[in-house]
Amino acid sequence: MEDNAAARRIPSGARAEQRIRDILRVSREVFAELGYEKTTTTEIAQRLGVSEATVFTYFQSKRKLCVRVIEDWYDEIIGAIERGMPRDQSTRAQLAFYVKTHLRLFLIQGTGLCALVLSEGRAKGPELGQEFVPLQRRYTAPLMDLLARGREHGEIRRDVPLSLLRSAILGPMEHILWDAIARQREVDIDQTAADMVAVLWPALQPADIELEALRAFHGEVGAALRKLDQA
Amino acid sequence: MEDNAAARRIPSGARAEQRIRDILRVSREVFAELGYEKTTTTEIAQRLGVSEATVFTYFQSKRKLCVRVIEDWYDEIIGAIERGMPRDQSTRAQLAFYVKTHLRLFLIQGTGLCALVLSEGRAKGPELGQEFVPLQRRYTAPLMDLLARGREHGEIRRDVPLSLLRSAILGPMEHILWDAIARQREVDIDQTAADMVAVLWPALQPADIELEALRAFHGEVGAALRKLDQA
Amino acid sequence: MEDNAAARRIPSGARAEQRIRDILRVSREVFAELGYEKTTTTEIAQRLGVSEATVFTYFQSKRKLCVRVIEDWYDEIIGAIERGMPRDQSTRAQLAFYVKTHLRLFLIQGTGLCALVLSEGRAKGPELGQEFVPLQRRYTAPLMDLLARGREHGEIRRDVPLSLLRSAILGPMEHILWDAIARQREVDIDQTAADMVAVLWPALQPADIELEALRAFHGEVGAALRKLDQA
Amino acid sequence: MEDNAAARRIPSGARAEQRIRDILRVSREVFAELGYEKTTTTEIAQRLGVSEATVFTYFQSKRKLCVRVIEDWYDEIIGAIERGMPRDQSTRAQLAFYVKTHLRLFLIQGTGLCALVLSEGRAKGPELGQEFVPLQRRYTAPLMDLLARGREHGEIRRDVPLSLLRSAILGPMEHILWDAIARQREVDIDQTAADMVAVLWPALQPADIELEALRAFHGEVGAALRKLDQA
DNA sequence: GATGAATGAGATTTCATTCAT
DNA sequence: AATGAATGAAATCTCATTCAT
Repeated sequence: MEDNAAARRIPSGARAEQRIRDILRVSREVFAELGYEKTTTTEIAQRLGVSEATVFTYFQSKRKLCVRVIEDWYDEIIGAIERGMPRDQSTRAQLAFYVKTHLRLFLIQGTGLCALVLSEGRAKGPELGQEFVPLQRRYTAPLMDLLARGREHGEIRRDVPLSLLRSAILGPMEHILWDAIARQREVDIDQTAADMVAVLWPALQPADIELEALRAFHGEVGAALRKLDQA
Repeated sequence: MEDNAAARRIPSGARAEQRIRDILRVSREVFAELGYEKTTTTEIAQRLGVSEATVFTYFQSKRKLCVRVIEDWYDEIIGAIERGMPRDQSTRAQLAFYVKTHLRLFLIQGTGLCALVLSEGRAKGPELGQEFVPLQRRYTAPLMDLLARGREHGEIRRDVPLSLLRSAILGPMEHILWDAIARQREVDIDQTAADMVAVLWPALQPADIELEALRAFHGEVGAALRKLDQA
Repeated sequence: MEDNAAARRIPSGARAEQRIRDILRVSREVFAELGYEKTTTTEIAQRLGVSEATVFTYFQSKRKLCVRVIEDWYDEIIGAIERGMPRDQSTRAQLAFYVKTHLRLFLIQGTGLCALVLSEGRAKGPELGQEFVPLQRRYTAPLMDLLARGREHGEIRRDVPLSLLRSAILGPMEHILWDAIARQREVDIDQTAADMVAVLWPALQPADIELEALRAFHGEVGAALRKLDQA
Repeated sequence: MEDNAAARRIPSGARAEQRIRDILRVSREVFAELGYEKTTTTEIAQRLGVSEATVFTYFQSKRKLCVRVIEDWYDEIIGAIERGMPRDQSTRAQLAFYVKTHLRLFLIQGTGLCALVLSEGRAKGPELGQEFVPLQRRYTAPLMDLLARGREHGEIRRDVPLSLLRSAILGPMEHILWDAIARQREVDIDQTAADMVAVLWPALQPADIELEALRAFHGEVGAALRKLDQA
């Protein structure tokens, strides 16, 4: 937008790259901890042991620094998932991998950064928000692929949109993490991941018409019975 | 703040209450749109067409105004759900009501406010956060009750913690809403609610109520019915 | 100065005068307690149980109200001293009365108001300051008269300016009162007044009335007395 | 204030110290002239020809700036007196030095700062007040020592508390200065100091019983005579 | 390349004062 | 005559950002 302004040169070279890495590392910490607004360039510079001006030598603005932090974080997650995904195993096993990897990566600094994306990604107009759409797409790609492949094998239901299934998987994970943070409780990653898959898997499978009908029948008879008892 | 000086009293009366409602309405809009930090009292006053001082005549601080906005919003949701919950219908029907009501209420300004609660609720110091814990509890109470009752009737699985099931329900809803907002896409509430229940319901079922058992139950109820008819 | 402005009518009548007295009484309390700046019209109105606007019905501004408070307080002190001064007693007795009356009157709300005069009386330019000069003059008049009369009788030294003697009397009193307030210590008025006079009196004496002259005077008066007795 | 965010560090170095000195010099002027409340950071910055933010770069708050101003002023006075006090000379000579030094130092900006200490030192909450108690003690220490030593030599009276004698010395000085300022009159320091000592010295000396009795006798005889004349 | 220092542009909050009712 | 309500005008303080050294 306004990058016509006499474009300050950003240093390059090995030393500069180390600097940039350091700044990003510390910035990620601070942004995750404090959120965008409460984070100050002063704080970042101080934790780094450099002057504020130095930070601005490498990043044009706080905003751009933040965007870069988020991008890098996404890249890490996406990379870890893309590299590790056991494509040759069962769909369920792949889902399990996806869930577990997520929980693990998020639990480190994830919630803070996640909040950052949610809060800042929204924020009036498309200032930041739109910058993340492609990232978000890449980020969910492995999951979408997984589900699409599952559908081909008949393991994943076709009666609802894929995007809804995606939400049914990503949503609970975020929710659990918020909850864990909010209550400052430890999370047993393996156990939680296993539980989540146990819950999610049935949600993804094709509807068993007969089973569902019988379950509904069971529920309704029970309800009718209780109604009668009360009367 | 806690100076010796007497605080000016907040006006009361019919006119004042209308004012308060107006301020709350507009503030809700702005907070939802911009988040806590980016919201300025100037903006709120301008949209209202009054001076900033007027806002401070009715609310002691930006912070308290925000708390009130969130409380009111929670109260609306909680009220709508508590009042409308069809307790005499089947557990599935209750879940459907819960999901649909939520989607409807959230879609108005929900995501913004939701983000508000999440972001501000976190925020290092428990400045705001702790004020919402009881609200959060009341807010999730109907769902937890619903699930607990479902368990008693054997309709809800017992092999994972209730809190995980709660996350499996609330998480996707939030996620869908974020998505809808982020892409600025319209949502067909009825259809989405129906799809969500279709997806979630199987996730909640006890794994051990199997097809055979249900068939047997069906058979017995059918037999009993015929017996009655003959008599 | 700016009183040309459409001169709002200040109510008059018995009721109005009572109101004015009430406002002045409470304002004196508050100003004395909090000082000019920290005093708010809100506080005054609240302690009175009326609206702020009512205060402004009777006094054009906070500033004028404050001036009036100070004037009234001065008037009280001046009145008490003028009325009570034992002009037919010895100069020392008159000084003692002056000191004691002062200490007593100041100790009630005096220090607060005294601070008020000092702080506000100074204050940039002659906004308030000059308004008090005539008061100050009236206020010190009894003391100046006392000293002048003393001089005529040869009881008060003539080698230093009267104004310096005045400062030597008023200064310590204020200082003692500040000290008492600052340390929040009770003051034994009678004892302190007696001590002060014991200290101040020698300071006021003519240096040239020496022991020998007084002895001679004493001798002569004694002789005269005996002569009379014999006759 | 005590947020998690790191505070920006206060610059140090030769240039910074000059800045600090400048800010303190100007602030002293303004505080002395206007008092704490009426002084604005805007005014200080303007007189300095810098932005307000610059002032806050060197002092965390208006309050702390003011405290520092007062401390520095006290330090100057205390230093000048401690260094210059002619301890080997007579008690009267020491008193003379004390009085003269005070008058000189106070006359520059003393009264304003004095008012500052008095007004702010009081002020309901001991916010500022308590910070000055130790200063006040150091400040009066040389005088108290002087008086105590004088007592040992039998030159200072023992019949009244030392604190009262202290007030009898400091009080008049402040009063004279107020007066000088209020009337915007020049003061001849040497003359005034000499006069003050002439007045104060007799006040401090042990009571000469016979002299006092004879003076009292003289006064009473005079009064009786006048009474008779009037009749 | 690094930084010390300065600052412009706000943001929240307070309060004396006014005016229609 | 009393007041409820509104507000203009400030005041303190923060922080991302720039620029000369």
